[in-house]
Amino acid sequence: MTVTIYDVAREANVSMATVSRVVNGNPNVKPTTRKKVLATIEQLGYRPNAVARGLASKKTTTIGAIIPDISNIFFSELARGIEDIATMYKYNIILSSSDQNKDKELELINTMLEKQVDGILFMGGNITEEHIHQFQTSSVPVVLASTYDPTDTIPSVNIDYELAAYEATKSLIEKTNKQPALVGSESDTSVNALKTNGYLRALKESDIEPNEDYIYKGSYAYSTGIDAMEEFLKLEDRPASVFVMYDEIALGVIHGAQDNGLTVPEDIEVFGFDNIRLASMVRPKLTTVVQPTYDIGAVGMRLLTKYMNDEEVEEKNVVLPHRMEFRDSTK
Amino acid sequence: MTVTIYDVAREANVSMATVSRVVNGNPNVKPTTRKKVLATIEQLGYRPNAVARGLASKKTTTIGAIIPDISNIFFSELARGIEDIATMYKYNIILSSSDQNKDKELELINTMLEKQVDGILFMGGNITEEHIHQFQTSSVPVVLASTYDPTDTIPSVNIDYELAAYEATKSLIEKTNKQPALVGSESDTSVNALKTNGYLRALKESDIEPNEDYIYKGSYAYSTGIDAMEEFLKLEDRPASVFVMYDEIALGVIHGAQDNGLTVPEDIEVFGFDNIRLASMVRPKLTTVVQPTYDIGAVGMRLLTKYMNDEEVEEKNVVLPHRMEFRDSTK
DNA sequence: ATGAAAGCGCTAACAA
DNA sequence: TTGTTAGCGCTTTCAT
Repeated sequence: MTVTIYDVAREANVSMATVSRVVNGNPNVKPTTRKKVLATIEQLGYRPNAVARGLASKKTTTIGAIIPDISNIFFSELARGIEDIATMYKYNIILSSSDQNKDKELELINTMLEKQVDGILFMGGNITEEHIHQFQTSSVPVVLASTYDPTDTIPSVNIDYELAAYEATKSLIEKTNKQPALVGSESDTSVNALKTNGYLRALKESDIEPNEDYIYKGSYAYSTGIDAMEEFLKLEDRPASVFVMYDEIALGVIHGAQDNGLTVPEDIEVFGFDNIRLASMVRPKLTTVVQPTYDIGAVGMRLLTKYMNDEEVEEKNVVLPHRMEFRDSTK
Repeated sequence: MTVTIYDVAREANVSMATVSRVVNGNPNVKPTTRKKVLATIEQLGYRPNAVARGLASKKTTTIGAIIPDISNIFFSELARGIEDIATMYKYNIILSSSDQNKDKELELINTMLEKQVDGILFMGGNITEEHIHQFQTSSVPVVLASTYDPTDTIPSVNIDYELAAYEATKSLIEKTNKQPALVGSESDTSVNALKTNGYLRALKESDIEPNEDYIYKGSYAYSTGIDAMEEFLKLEDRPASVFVMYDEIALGVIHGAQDNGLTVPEDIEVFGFDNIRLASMVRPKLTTVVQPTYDIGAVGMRLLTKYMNDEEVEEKNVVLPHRMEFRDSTK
């Protein structure tokens, strides 16, 4: 029923090895026979079976990407960066969302390894020893993207989250000389912890004793911003500014303020993080830490190709630059 | 180096057939031997090779998803719907963005077929005869999601785009008795054409002769909304309302209006389409056509599993319900 | 309940 | 330049 390399060989009066050669662009084929083979391939509608090829060659030209949530605008942007470079290098991607659930992450890694992917790009929450063990015993290279491995064992692409948070907080302190509030997600994931650290370091440097009432941790959702604002407004001395760990939450903070009659940035300043597209789609436009999201994916994928091809890599843990983009949500 | 089924068989003193049986949960294995095999699998750290399995069984438990752009918030939501159901049925997904480029779409289909996916979920722009031909000659089932096939040949999951656009336009006309402007993307893709048709039908029904100045077509981007508004403001008689084919563009329209000193909805009403998450993250909140994005993906994937398992399908072309959500961008 | 053996469709030495 | 021949690791009859 389905046409195999053998059918083509017979029909073209050559051996299957020759057919394989022309399919794989091996130069050691006489132009005449190449033409002949190509013609019968066309005629028979032959389509090489990548699974058989994968079994014989031990290469699938497929990589696995494990991502917290593909419907999250930050990660889908990152995924696009991965994909574009993967396409460039002729790789396909098996994409799976983990919801940052450890068991699911581990299981996904296992599944991808079973499927014989040539490499894995991992984006996740907390990197545990178990993760590192899996990665180290993996038969194929693994690269982390926007995911912090405290031991720096696994190759990775990140920005300096601690520093970025420090700088943002610092800039807020300079203007108000008061403690900016902190809104974000639970610090059980390393990146969140880094941001919190940066925030705390900035406070400490200005001799500000952290007021716990000014720190609100929730989920990654927009609603966390709304909720945080509700809490802050109950305080008799509400914060003059807020540093938010994620833009989407920052939008919630802005709207939470506006919906309660406050004006941003006059009554309260808001500083976000990530620079997702929405940051410029809100009024006032969001001041935020610009993270090269697409590039993190792209560079991560490029790094992975280097490992897969046994190329020399000069920098195992890549740190991409970030910057602050001051827009209208801060004075 | 890598542990194979043969190693396990030897170590457990059984045949590889038996190992295969326990791995695949075949009940015809004595509990004792099953236990023994399981133990040596654990001990040896055996991991079944899905590629070899795929070659032998002609099933890869992998499906291909072709999507216009994974970084687009609408499609990433849709993708999540696909993924959740796929996971439920133990399928992995090879995900690729096509940018609605016909050649890329066709090439992607071919690549996925080479990789022996068990089925394809296709989201795209214009479905041409060439597409249909490819789908029909495909060895595996294909389902379209949020993609209109004028011939209704290929199984699909959609909403009634024409009707939805008609209703939205109608509701705008009722309030102003004037022609609402139309902002959207080029109508070379079928879904866009359907929306345009619905808009035009509503005008016709109210005996409104379409004024071409009130129709602006650009890209899918936010900036299209900004640009459209610039154009409308040059008109001496600017529109009192706008029907926008995509929410993201609608946000651009709102901001384009606001940035020029207009108030929404007082000075101009805006009606969007899709109900992406951002719709509620803007002020005023966007009135829009609610499309069950996630469900389109989920139902599409479910439909695909039915075809892959040769189950009975009662409805080849599924039309999901839509509704209008009136928020604050309309009076 | 278990084993033997023949493929699945291809790549990659090795010969010629 | 071309062909021959082993596998790649597994599933799946068919026996036993």
